[in-house]
Amino acid sequence: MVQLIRKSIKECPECGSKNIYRNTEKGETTCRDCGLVLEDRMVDLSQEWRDFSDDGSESKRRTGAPTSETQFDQGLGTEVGTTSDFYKLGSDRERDKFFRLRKWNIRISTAIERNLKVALAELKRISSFLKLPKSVEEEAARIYRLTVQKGLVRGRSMESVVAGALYAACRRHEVPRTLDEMGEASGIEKKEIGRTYRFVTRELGISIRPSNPADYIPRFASALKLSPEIQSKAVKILESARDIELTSGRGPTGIAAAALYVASLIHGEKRTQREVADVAGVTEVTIRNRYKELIKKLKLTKDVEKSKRK
DNA sequence: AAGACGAAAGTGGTTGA
DNA sequence: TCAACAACTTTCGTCTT
Repeated sequence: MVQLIRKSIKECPECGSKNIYRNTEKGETTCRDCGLVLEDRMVDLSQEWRDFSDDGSESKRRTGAPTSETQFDQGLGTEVGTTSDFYKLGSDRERDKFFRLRKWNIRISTAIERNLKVALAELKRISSFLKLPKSVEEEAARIYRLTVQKGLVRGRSMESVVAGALYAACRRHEVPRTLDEMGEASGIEKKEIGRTYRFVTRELGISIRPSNPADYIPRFASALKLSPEIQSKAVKILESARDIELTSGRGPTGIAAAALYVASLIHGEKRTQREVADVAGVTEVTIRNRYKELIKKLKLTKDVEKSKRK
């Protein structure tokens, strides 16, 4: 079942170009000529069927029903009998126990439901603030539900767990947002989000590949109003950087920012380190360090020099 | 004056004994 | 559990355009 809820955009309102590029996985639509991000809330058409444990060591795998995870109850709640079952029981002791169990079960499940209701509302709020695709939102909801069911929320605020779940979902879907952005959207400190993110993913056995710097390029480039040529140049730079192991161990946003900075220099659409640093959420110093490594190891110095002289 | 550069000290997280 | 360590940040002074 495939359907688009939004009518598709035919041409760019900015430059009138018909050269529109859709990336359904990332929920991004960009204009190839001016780089404008046109519509980034498309429906993701692919179903997420993977389960959580890629390591296979622990049997934590469980797949959600193909219902919407953002509904607070999928009709899967438990119930301990009803009063009609009561009369089938013999002794007073059994009846006592029956009532106690029933009472507690209702109490617990309603508590969880209430919690989920509030949490999912918050999740939707943040998700729409960050313009995340529906698939990510659902993934985050699934993660949050698991977290609650395992009782891992104890000692943590609901909001931070929601933010952590969203962050994890973003990473899994390779639509990374920075911790800063997540912090701004949720009002939670980024180190708190990072903490819960690590905790939740570890406890749930969710394995997440280290994020690819290239995933950040379209968004950063668009924020800096850089042309698509620069984007692809930056991606090329990132690829060759990865080939010589320059990317491992470093913060992906820093590398992405530096690549973009270098690309902007070479193409004569210069942006200051400050500007690039701001949108990427790193400091100028980090950009400088990455930038130095890049031009040195990739022998781009002459390219940069050349375009400087122009 | 603004941007680029680099040194030095501090922070938070990872790793390995 | 603790200390060493790498990456990143903050701050600040200097150089370049």
